[in-house]
Amino acid sequence: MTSRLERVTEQRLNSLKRIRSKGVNPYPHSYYPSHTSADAIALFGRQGESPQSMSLAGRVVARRRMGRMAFLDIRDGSGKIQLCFRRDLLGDEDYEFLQEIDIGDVIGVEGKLFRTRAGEITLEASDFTMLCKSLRPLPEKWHGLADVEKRYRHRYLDLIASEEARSIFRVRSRITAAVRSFLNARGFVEVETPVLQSQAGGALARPFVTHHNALDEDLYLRIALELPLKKLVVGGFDRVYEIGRVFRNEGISVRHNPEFTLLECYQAYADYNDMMNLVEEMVSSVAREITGSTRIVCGGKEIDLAPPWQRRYLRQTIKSYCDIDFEDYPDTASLRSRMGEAGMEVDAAKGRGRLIDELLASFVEPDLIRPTFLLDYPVEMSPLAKRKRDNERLAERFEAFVNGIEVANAFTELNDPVEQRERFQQQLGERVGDEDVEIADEDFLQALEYGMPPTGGLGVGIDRLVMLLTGQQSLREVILFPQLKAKSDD
RNA sequence: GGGCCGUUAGCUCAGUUGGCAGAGCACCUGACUUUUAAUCAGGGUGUCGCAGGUUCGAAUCCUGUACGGCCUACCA
Repeated sequence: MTSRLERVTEQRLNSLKRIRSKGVNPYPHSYYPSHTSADAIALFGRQGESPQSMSLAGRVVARRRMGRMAFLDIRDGSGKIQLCFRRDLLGDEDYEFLQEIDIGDVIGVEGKLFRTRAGEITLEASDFTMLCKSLRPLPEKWHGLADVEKRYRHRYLDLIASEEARSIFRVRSRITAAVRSFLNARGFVEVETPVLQSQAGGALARPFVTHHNALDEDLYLRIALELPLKKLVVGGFDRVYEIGRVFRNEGISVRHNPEFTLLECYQAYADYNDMMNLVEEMVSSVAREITGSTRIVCGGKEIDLAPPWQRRYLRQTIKSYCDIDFEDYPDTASLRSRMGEAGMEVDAAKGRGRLIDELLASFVEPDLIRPTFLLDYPVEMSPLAKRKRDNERLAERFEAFVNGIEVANAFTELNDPVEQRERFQQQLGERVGDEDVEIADEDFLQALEYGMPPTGGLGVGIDRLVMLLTGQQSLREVILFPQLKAKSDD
């Protein structure tokens, strides 16, 4: 801490002492405002601007003192409202006590609304209460907090200073609520499954490892929700979903955070076609509920999320972009050499599935701006998906892309327990280098042996969906506390 | 992991050719009963990210390093 900050803090600690010496508790236990600022203003309008006694509470964000009269702005969860304090109404003692209220303090205030000469609806205070003394100066009122690192590390300051930040996280809450009500209305049951698992299955990613002391066992933080949810389908939950945090020990970027929120839902007796309909309906109806329209603006581009979304086959799409038909290269070696011919630097630790993924990521994905389903992925990229009815080399799987970002991944779930066991084996056999592979979960296989009905499954990255619907270009803008490297000072 | 850029007062930012560390907001004192980025008069201010180096002299030039941002590579 440097001296200016120290001095402000010292002044405020002195103010605290003065407050206490007057027998006032600067940190009382509760306060019950009769209205929020937004409700109060709306009510005043509805009642023909007739004054009515009420109480409000919020953080002081501005102060304009003018001798025997002062204006303060407070902000609560609903918005901002101006307060007016007059010496002649409050009396000398209370008006003097106003000196102890600084910008940043939280106060409660009682009074009646009126409209100022400038036309602003304002509460004329008849009494006020210190609810919390603040010891630190807030960010500058006009420019706010511009330092991106400080915005993420001290998100509360960002929220105090930035209406846009407040708005994004309120919208995020409405989005998850809308997704839940969409699924609940269709008979899906929301469940919670373990974050700590003895094996991290359901996706291909490096897990975080931790240790349970009492059991003396290593445990993994989940990388997907898939396997437990499919066990629940076996258990008779025909429509089930979870919105949960998953953890992947991989790179951080504007599109990746080590922990992120995943929606997975499973519908018995459905296939990936049904999941396509479900996801396009869900995303477009959530968008309509949140923004009032299916048209969104992202990175300067207008995108219409209304169904039906474009449907294209992965194989033909990749071929159209880079003239490589992966069906012509049935093994890793031949595909790798073809990609080498095309001038691509190919990582020797990648299997055929990863190579195809690379073709997709580098040639196709950035161009998939309008909502698009890419259909039918090679079986080896999709160990938990059922083979296509007319092509055993492909799986009934799709990924949905909007604005160049993958937002959903779904398949017709593989429910043949013998084939599932083989696919896990095959994954291990074809493993190249230290590539991540799908891990066989014995209890999952047993569950399939008891019998899982034909099922469609869908995964949606909620953070990315929020990015899309709020027009943000970075995942960190939609995650309250994004992962940053630890910093020892401040 | 690689490349580029940034880091100066609580906040937002200037800082010229290497020559006393600056402004606005905020803060303190005073004036002010309709202000609202209030206004007016006055006041105080810093680990120039950190560590070295060059120099009579470094916020400024050089080296290293930490953190962050963007691009890139991998993953959703």
